[in-house]
Amino acid sequence: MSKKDFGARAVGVAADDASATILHVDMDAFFAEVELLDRPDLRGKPVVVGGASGRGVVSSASYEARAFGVRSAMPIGRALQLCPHLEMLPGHMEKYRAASSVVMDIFREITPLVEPLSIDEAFLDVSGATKLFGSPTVIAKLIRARVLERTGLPCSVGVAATKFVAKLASGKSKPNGLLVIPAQDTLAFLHQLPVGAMWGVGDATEKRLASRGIHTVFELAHTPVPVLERIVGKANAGRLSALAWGRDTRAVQTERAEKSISHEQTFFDEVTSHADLEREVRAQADAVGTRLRKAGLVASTVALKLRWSSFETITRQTRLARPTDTGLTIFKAASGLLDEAHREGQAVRLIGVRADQLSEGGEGMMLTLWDEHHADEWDSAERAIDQATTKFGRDALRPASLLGRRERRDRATGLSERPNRPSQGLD
DNA sequence: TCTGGGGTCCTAGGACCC
DNA sequence: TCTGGGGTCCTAGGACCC
Repeated sequence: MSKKDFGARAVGVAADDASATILHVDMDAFFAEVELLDRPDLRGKPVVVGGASGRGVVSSASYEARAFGVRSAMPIGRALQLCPHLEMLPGHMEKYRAASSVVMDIFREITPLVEPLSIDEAFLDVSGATKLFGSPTVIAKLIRARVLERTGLPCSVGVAATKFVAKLASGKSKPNGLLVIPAQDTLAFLHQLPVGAMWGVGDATEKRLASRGIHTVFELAHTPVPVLERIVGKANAGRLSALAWGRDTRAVQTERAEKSISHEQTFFDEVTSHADLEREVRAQADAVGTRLRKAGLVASTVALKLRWSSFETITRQTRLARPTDTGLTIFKAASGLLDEAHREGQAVRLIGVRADQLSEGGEGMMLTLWDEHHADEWDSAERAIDQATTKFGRDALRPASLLGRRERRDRATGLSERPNRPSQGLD
């Protein structure tokens, strides 16, 4: 599922890989391959996951489908036009998450330095694993074999001295390939690529660069940074120029803090009723709140996203008086934004709620338990927080996931012993 | 062809303060 | 009286990634 399809299938393995200790492992056509495990009858046929319901796009396309020009993010109508006998399968995120977790665990058998980039790809720093397992090339082969053996899924691996080059190498080796770029070959490899292959160069940037005559990474590398700044902006210019010269000092990072949590929904038919939109916002706010509490996070700002039938998209955001992790507070903020942005009768294609400016903490963690027992009583939820913290002290602020099993049971019992209506009960 | 859902990062402009 | 400049915070929009 890498961005660009280079066409070539490279399985080149260099002799000198000692300096190339970063691996990028990328599952091939991940969702489609997972579905094929349950549908062996479809193997060898053009298959996509996604688009099964109404207005959809392709989430993942088998290589047989790609041969027709079908790509990820392509509207399903377009895909069917390119390949009328395309097999379309509905997606099952739980299955993909489970397969992903097996794959990531295989990586961690090799090294603790694993950085998952998304559900189907990760960087590995194997510099400390070579004594145990062999050269990076040997490790890459081992990983490919283990992943296939334990999951039945193919993957591609890029091996290089930096993350950026390793990622490009895995893309170039697809599908089901392995490509090693020894440090001394980095520039020769990079400079022949089209600029669009670079990480961070999408359609818009590619067009802007092309209009200035910059088509390859070689040409990009030889463009003075001040000139580049005028084309792609200050931050992008410095980064792209460095990458074009193979300079990438980013280390493999095992932990990354979440910056936002959001839910959004595109309607099958446009919605014009303000009340209907408010109901959807309510459900999304609750879902966001639940995820915040599970993560032990609070949000300082709430954003509402609206897409009109013209596909024009607006966002409105507001800063909260104090950080929150409760669905009710998020809902109040988001519905206020909705009141300002939407007039009754105006057709809305998509609506979404996002919690931003996250930090650790959380007054409402106790509500993770509360969710399970009193899901219908949200209006009393905020009071319940205050009352629970009064009752149990600061300890009530600990996330339920950190509590021991017995403690959790006692606490749940403590809550459920009280009458169901918190307005009468917890007090 | 008629465009998903989940994210990250950057830019630009206005408010506000000193 | 009709006018500076820098720093910081906040909001909106957009590019990009999978």
